[in-house]
Amino acid sequence: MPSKRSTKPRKLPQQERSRLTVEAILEATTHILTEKGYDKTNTNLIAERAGVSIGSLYQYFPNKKSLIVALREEHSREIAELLAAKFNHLFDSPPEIAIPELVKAVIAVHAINPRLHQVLSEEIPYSERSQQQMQKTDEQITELLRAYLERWRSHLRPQNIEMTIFIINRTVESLCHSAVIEHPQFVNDSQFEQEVSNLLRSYLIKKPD
Amino acid sequence: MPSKRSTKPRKLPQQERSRLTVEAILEATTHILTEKGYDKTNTNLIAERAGVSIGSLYQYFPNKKSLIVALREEHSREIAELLAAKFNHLFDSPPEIAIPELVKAVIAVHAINPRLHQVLSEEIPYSERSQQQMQKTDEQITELLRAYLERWRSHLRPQNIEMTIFIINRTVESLCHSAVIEHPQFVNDSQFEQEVSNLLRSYLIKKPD
DNA sequence: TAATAATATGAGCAATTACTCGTATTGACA
DNA sequence: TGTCAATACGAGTAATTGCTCATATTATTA
Repeated sequence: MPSKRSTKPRKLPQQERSRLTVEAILEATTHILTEKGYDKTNTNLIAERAGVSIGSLYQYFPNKKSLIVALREEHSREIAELLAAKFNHLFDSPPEIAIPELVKAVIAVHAINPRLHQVLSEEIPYSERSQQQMQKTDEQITELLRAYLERWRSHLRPQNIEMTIFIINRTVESLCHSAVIEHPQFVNDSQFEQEVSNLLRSYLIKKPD
Repeated sequence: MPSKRSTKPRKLPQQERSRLTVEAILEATTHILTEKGYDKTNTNLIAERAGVSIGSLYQYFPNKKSLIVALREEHSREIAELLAAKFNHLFDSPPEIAIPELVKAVIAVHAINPRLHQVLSEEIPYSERSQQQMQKTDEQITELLRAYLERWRSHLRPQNIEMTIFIINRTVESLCHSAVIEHPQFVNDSQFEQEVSNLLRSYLIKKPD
């Protein structure tokens, strides 16, 4: 069980059939992971479920962790892309408008595969590469937030932008995350969406005095 | 590697020396866990670090998970007790006063052993018993919050108390958790404390209109 | 002090599992 | 059609590790 190996892909698929193999492996990883949890997931099982030999698995993934890393990267990319699109669209909209839209979007992302999201974030020891990846995504989101907050600075009460970014980032992330797992009924509850928006609005928006 | 065993203690220590043994084992578990992370922690190593034979370890802990469960229980109990004391003390204080006090307390709890807290919450697959335990603690905290929110209901804006409990509970928990890990400098930064308090205050407290 | 209960020991077993490698098959391309 | 590269295969290995059990030591009690 060596542990300090690179988690970069060993070999890139070039033909169509191997692309399908890689896809099947990742699908199987997702399935087993969400079904059984991390500690009952093993590479032989993944290969079997993917309908692929264990040897093939190790042609494209140098070790077990690299499977997780691949899933996390996929996941991070999706989130970052979605948020980038939203911010791009909402950049010139005032916080009153933008906040509920963003909250709605984040809830939707978390609702796609809550169980996978839960396992990835709560059950799996972070490898270095995976942490780097998370950090990269986090920085992207931070940049988006910073740009927006600076654009609307004069409307906002908190002045320490770095701290504000941290606070709202973590708050929204954790509320949406916990909600889809602990209170699935909140996902389509507009009141929840509204309350989270209220939380942010009342904190961020400067009141006339 | 059987996995569906009870995680209840196998045998309760009766003499002083075995109490010390149990203590040493838990101390060692904490140490190894925070030092090496979950996936490099094994029971043989724990026993060695505790200066105790592996056989002794299994006299008091029926399996590896029960070690984690014991640590989580300890941790949960500490937090619940501290919050209970705080709420008891602050029950008749208005939110303006109580919120910053509570925030400060939660930060302090998280600052005790951030690394352990991180490993316990981010790296370890939850067992059933451990989940039950967490849930029990969560319910205790929920009760404290509910009592307080109802006591001050007329001063508060949100009317859906259950949802409010969920929101502020998760918000404070996650902000304090992330802060001690990602921004240790926040721990003694009164501005951070203040901003988290502001977040709650502006959300919770009814404004005169 | 003898008998019994509590506690401690650690060699080693049994099971799991990440991963290798020699071989077979399939596709590209001349 | 022949050659070579890409891909697939899967039995087997090596290492880890959770845990047992037969035995030894220490405390308690009658």
